[in-house]
Amino acid sequence: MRFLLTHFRAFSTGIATSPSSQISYFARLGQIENARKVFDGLSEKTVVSWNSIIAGYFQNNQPCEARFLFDKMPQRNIVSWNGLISGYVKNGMITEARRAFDKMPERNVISWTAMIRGYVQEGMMEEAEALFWKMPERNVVSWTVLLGGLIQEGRIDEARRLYDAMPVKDVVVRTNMIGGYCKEGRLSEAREIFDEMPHRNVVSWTAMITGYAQNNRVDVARKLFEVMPEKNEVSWTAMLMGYMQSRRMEEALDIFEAMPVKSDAACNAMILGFGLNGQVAKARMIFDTMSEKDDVTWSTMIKVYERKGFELEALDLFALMQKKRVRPNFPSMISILSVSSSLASLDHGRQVHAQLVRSQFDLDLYVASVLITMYVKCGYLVKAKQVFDGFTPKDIVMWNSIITGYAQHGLAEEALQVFHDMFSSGFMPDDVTFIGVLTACSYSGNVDEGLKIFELMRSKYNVEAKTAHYACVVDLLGRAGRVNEAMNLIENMSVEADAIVWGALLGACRTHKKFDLAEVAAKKLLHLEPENAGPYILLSNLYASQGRWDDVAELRKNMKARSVNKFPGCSWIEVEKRVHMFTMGDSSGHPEHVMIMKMLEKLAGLLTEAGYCPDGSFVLHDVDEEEKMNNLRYHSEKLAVAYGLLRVPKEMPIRIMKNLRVCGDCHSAIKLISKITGREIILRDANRFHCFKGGLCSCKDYW
DNA sequence: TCAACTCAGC
Repeated sequence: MRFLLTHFRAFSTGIATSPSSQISYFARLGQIENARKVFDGLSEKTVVSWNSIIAGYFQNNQPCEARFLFDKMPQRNIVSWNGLISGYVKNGMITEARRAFDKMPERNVISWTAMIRGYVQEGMMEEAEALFWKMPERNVVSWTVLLGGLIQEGRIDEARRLYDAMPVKDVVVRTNMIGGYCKEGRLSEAREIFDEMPHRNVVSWTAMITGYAQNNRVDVARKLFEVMPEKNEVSWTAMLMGYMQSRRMEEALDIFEAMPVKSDAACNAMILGFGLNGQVAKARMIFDTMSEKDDVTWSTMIKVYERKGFELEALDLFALMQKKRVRPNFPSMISILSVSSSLASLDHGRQVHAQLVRSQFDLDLYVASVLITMYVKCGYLVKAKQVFDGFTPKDIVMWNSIITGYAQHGLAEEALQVFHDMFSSGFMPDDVTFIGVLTACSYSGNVDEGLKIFELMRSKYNVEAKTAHYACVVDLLGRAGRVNEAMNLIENMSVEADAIVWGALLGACRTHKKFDLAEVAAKKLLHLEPENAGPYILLSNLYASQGRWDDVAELRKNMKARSVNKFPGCSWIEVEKRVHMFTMGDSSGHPEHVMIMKMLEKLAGLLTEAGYCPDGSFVLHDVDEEEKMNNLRYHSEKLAVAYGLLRVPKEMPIRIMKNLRVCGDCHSAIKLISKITGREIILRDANRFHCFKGGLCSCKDYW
C-alpha cells in the first residue's frame, strides 16, 4: 500500500512518466526496492529499462546485484556497457571497469571519458593521461575530466596549459578552472576567467564566492553573493561556511536565518561552528529546532559537548539518541570514548567498546589506541594491555598509549619493559614515547634511570629535547629533592622554558619547601600565563604557610584585577552508569545528601580513632583553624569516597576522579580509609593514578 | 527515457 502511494505520487507529479524514468527516479531517492518493483512489474522490459535498473543498483552501492542483472540482460547496447564502466567507477572498482572497457564490442567518446574519469578518481593520473591522448576523438567533457584530474593533483599550471589548448570551452570547464585557481589561493587568475566568461551559471558564481570565502576575503565573497542573479543551497552554504571560518558568528547566523532551505548539512555546520566557538547553548538551540535529525546531527552535537567539557551532557545525548532509535555512528562512539576517558567512566567506555566490536570498528588502528587510552584513564590497565596485546600490527601511537598508561599509574618497570619490547619489535621511539618513559621514571623516583634515558634520547635515538621533556626531567630531579640541579637544567636548556617547565619546578619547591626558588618560579609563571589560576594559588599557599598575609592579600587583589578565577576542585564517581559529581564543601545538590553527610561523620569518627590528624597547611585560605578543618572534611574527593562507600558493591574497587591534584590531607585520609574499611580505592587526579589499599598508596607517597 | 564534467559539507 505504501509503495502504491509513493508510486502514485511520483507518477502524478509528472516527475517520472516513462517506466525507465520512474526507475531512475526511485533509484535517485535511494529507494532501490521501489525501483526494482517497477522494473519487475514491467510486462515488456526494454534495453532502456534494464539499463536504468542496473544504473540504479550501482548508484545505491550494490555493484554485485548490478553485475548480476547485466549478465542476465537479453540484449545490450553501448549505453549498457558505458553504464557498467561508470557504475564500477562509482563504486571504486577500477580493475573491473577496465576489464569491461577492454571487453566491450565498440566504444564511443563516453566510454573513453568514463574510463579516464575512473583513473582520475583513483589518483592514477599516468593512466588517465595515456588514455586521453590515445582517444580517437575528444569532446569538451573529456578535456574537462583530465583537467579536473590535474587540478586535483595540484598541477594547476599544467591544467592551465591544457585549458588554453582546448578547442572549445564551455561554462563547466571555465568553472573548473576557476575552482582550481581558488583552491591554490590564486584568486586574481580565477577572477580573470570569471570576468571573461560569456555565460555564467549558479555554479560559476558559487565557485568564485567559495574562493574568496576560503581565502580570508569573506567580504568580497559577500559582495558577489549579493549580486549573483540566482542562488541555490550550495551558494548559501558556501557563504555560511565563509563567515564560520572567519569566526564571524553573528553574520553566519544572519545568513543561516535567511536561508530559504536549511539543509541538514548547513544545520550541522552551524551546530559545530557555534559549539566549537564556545556558544554551546546556541548550538543546542539549532539542534533542538531541527525536525529530522540524522546520525550526523546527533554525533555533531555530542562532539560539541565532548570538546567543550560538557561530558555529562554528551552522555545524556548519546543515550537519548539511542532511545530515539538512531544507531550510534563511528564519530559518536569516538566522542563517547573520549568522554569516558575524561570522566573515567568505565561502564560507558565498555558499552561503546562492545558496540565497536559489533560493528567491527574495533579492527581499526586508531580505534585501538583510543580504547587503550580509555581503559588507562579508567584505571583498568589489565584491559588496556589486553587490547594492546590483541592488536597486530601495532603502530607507534599504540605503543605510546600503553607506555604513557603505565607511566601515569607509576608503574615504571612495566613502562620500561614495554619500551624495550617496542624497540626489539623494530619501532623507533619518538618524542611522545620519551615523555611517557621519563614520566614513568619521575613518578617512581627512578632518578638515575631517568637521567640516563634523557641522555640516550638525544645521543642514541636522535630525538631532540622539547620543553615537555625538560619538564619531565625537572620534575624527576625536583621530586627527589634535587631542586638546585633542576634549576641548573632550566638555565642551560636548549629551548626557552615554558609554563610547564616552571610549573614542574614550582611543584617541587612546594613539596621540599624551597621558598626562594618557589617565588622565582611562581613569578615566571604569572608572567607566562597571567590567566592561569594555578601559580596564584601556589604562591598564595606559600605566603600563607609563612604567615605572610599581606602578600596573600596583595596577590588576591591582583587576581581579582585580572579576573582570574580559581578553577573549583571537583571530584566524581560513576555508580551504575550514572556519574555523580561533587564540588568542594557541598553535596547538598545530591539526592542522597543526608546519607553522604552521615557517612562523612562516621568516617571522621573512625579516622580520629585511628589517629588521623588533619593537616591544615593544605588549605590556602586565611581562615581560622576550625573552618580549615571543615573545609578539609568536605573536600570533593572525600565526598566522592563517602558516596562510593555507600553505593559501590563491597567486592569492587571504588574509582574516583578529580580534576585537580589530590590534596595532601585527603591523600593521607584516603589511605587510612582504605585500611579501616578494607576497600580498594582508585583515585585518578589531574596528574596520575593513586591506588589505595590496606592503608598504602601505589604512589608510595611520592607524588 | 539509460551512459562521461564544474560549486559546499558530510
